[in-house]
Amino acid sequence: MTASGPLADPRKQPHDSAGGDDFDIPFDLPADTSAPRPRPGGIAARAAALANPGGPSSPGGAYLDGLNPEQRAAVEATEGPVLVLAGAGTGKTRVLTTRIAHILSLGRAWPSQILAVTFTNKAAREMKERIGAMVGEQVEGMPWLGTFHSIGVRMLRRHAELVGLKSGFTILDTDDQIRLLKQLLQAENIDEKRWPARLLANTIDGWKNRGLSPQQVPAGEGAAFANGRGQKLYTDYQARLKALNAVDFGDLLLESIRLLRENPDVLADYHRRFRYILVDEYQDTNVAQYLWLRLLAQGSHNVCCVGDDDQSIYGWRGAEVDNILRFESDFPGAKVIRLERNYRSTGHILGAAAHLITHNEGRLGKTLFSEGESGEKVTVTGAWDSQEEARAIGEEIEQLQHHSHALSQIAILVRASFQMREFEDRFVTLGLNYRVIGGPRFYERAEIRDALAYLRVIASPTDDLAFERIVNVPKRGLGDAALRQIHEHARAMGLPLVEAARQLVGSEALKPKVRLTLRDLVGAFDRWREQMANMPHHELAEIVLDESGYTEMWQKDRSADAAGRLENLKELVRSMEPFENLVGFLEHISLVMDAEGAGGGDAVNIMTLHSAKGLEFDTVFLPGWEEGVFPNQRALDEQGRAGLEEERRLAYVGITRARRRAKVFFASNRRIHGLWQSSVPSRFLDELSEKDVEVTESRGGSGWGGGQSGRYGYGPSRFDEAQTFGGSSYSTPGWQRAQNAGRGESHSGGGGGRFSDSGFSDNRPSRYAATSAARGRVIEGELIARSSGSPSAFKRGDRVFHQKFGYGEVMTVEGNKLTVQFDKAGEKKVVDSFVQAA
DNA sequence: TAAGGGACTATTTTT
DNA sequence: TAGTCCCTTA
Repeated sequence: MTASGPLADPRKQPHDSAGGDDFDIPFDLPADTSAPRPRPGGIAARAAALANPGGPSSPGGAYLDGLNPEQRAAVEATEGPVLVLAGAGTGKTRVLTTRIAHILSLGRAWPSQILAVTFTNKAAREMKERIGAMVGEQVEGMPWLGTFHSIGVRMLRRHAELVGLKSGFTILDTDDQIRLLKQLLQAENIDEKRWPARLLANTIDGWKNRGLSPQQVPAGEGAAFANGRGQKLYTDYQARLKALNAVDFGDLLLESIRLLRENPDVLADYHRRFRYILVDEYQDTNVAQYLWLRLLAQGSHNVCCVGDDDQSIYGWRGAEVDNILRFESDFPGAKVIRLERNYRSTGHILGAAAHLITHNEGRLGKTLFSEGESGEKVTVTGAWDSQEEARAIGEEIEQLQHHSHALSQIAILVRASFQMREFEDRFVTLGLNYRVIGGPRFYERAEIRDALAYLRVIASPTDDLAFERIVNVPKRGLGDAALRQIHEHARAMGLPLVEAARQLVGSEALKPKVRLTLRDLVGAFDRWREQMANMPHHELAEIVLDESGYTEMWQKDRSADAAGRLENLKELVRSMEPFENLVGFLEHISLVMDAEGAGGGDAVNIMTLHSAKGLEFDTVFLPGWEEGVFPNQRALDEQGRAGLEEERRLAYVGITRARRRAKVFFASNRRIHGLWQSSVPSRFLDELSEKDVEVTESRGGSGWGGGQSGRYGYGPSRFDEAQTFGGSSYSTPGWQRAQNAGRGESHSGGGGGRFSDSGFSDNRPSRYAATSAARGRVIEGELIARSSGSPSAFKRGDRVFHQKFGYGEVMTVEGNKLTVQFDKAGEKKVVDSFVQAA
């Protein structure tokens, strides 16, 4: 877990360029450059490039070898706006990095004149590495390669005073943000139950994502929160931030935009500076990011955005697919280059994914193709319940393992993290190595945040939020009452909390005991601050954790995870070493929040579909393809068609992660938040092209079809009967007749059911169904089975028995779907073949 | 002030 | 089911 610590990635010091403007001071060219190098952007350079566009004799031309014609075009179209529509697995990153190498190598710009933006630190790091591999040391001279946010910080630190900040401003994370908002809500006497701080934080974030300042918030929206007080709260919040000399993540962009808009000279500087702008994952940009980019791109117009509208899966946090759809009108004269040659997946995988995504409207349209083999078909497997699903996947993985398949090349991609547990449980039993990717981040852990809060107070005594966090951690008798007093004094005198505390200690206002404790605390902070000057900061951190009693607190804690927390604290201290000083470390922490590291040997990867974007694996398992889970019900309810389309893109992302094998699963029953839900197979299953899909039987499935009923505790069931499972296929005449009998019928799919009525009828015939019999089978090359099979044998009022829900009474009948009022489990929608007459 | 019980609520997540 | 947060009680 610790080999490469999550935080062990020091960056340049944040303030390295804050003082002198390093504009127009070119980074030294590497000594080993072979070709004569014209002055960047000089006429000679342009002429040379025009005369010999990327030809083999162009400087460093070797890196162009091996690009396909489209990729090459994207690399060489350096001038003017370019949109590269790069489908999954078409070499997007390669194009981006090669393009930068190309620009450098032609001498069109110094490294410091290229702005290259990504979304995550990980992506930035990777890009840097890959560029480095091509151009060597030059990459070190690229200060403007980074995330939107880190570049925003860089700009703001240079010009902080222009937007009413001091250069040492702190960056609040979500946690701080929420605590601050809580205070505001309390001050306004707003019921936090009804209007939770988290919701307000989301609302404000949403506004910031759209580039809206408090004054710009549409009146109606501003009024929607807390009976008309949303906008005021936003205004107050911004005022509080300014008072604290702090910004939140949204501000990093919003304030940068303001800076550029209100200061034409600053903007002009950046225009001169950024000769080339490159943007990764353009489909994920939100409005604020778009505005920011557009401002900067007005200088050179050399902006190249790379993205894939089909992989836009962050609409829910403000990403605007529209940005990519509108690129050509936003940047007139834009070249659009499509990368459609897929180098990752086999033909069947690609075919299935491509067919699925055609169900979306509003896309730019790409057709991926590969020249590789068609490989194995995508499999679809039904399981009785989520446990069996996990069991089946576990067994398949063991099979693969026996065939020397590396576990690290296997991924299980789930829609939501509650699905992970089932797999973890199962893999623990099997002794199968796995790792969960995503999870709680290192920096989010309470102990890390506490430790950081101590350090923050030391580094900047005005950091009230940090002080509040740790005044009484560990418990030292400075509870609410004491804190309130400090607060009041601070407000009255206009002081930061630490100062207010210092003054109170010198007065008679506090109870003696409190006063003593507080005096010690303030004294300790003073002492630590002095030590900061003449002691390595990581040693200081250790001292602070010791002397504050924080380490001791966890040592005494006898809960199961206390040891882990102490380990994390050690890791934190270790990770500080490479940094020059405490301030530098804290800056890094506030921006670089991805906790990579933990390579940890050969293990199956379990993660959400979202976090799988950009990754690839030989074998990908996609469990949980059921209506309600995937597509997620809430996405449907809240976003309607747009929500469905985003879910579909997510499915597309999932399938296209697979190089050789994609294996989709659905379960007919799933325990969600402790309650058993029965579910209908996902509509996405029907949207996979039949020629690329094979429906298989659940192999782990003793629950189904293995004839070993009862072994896993469901007791005997009619699904075990040979009639249902006999033979290896369902191509028996009787089965076909049964299926055909149901065709052409429709049933009303609406009606308040849990998985319906979201504006999409689900009464289309489905090739899959949750019925025992209707786990789709291949019949003469066609997958059939319908969720709306023959009319139900049950009628209203019948008493029925269900394996999971127990006894109940049929309330309504729609086709083969029943709404049953169960005696214990409440009202459920179930498919009739899951119940039997009682 | 601090611990323990009851109510409540459950996507996706980066910075 | 399980984790969190708030409120009550000692």
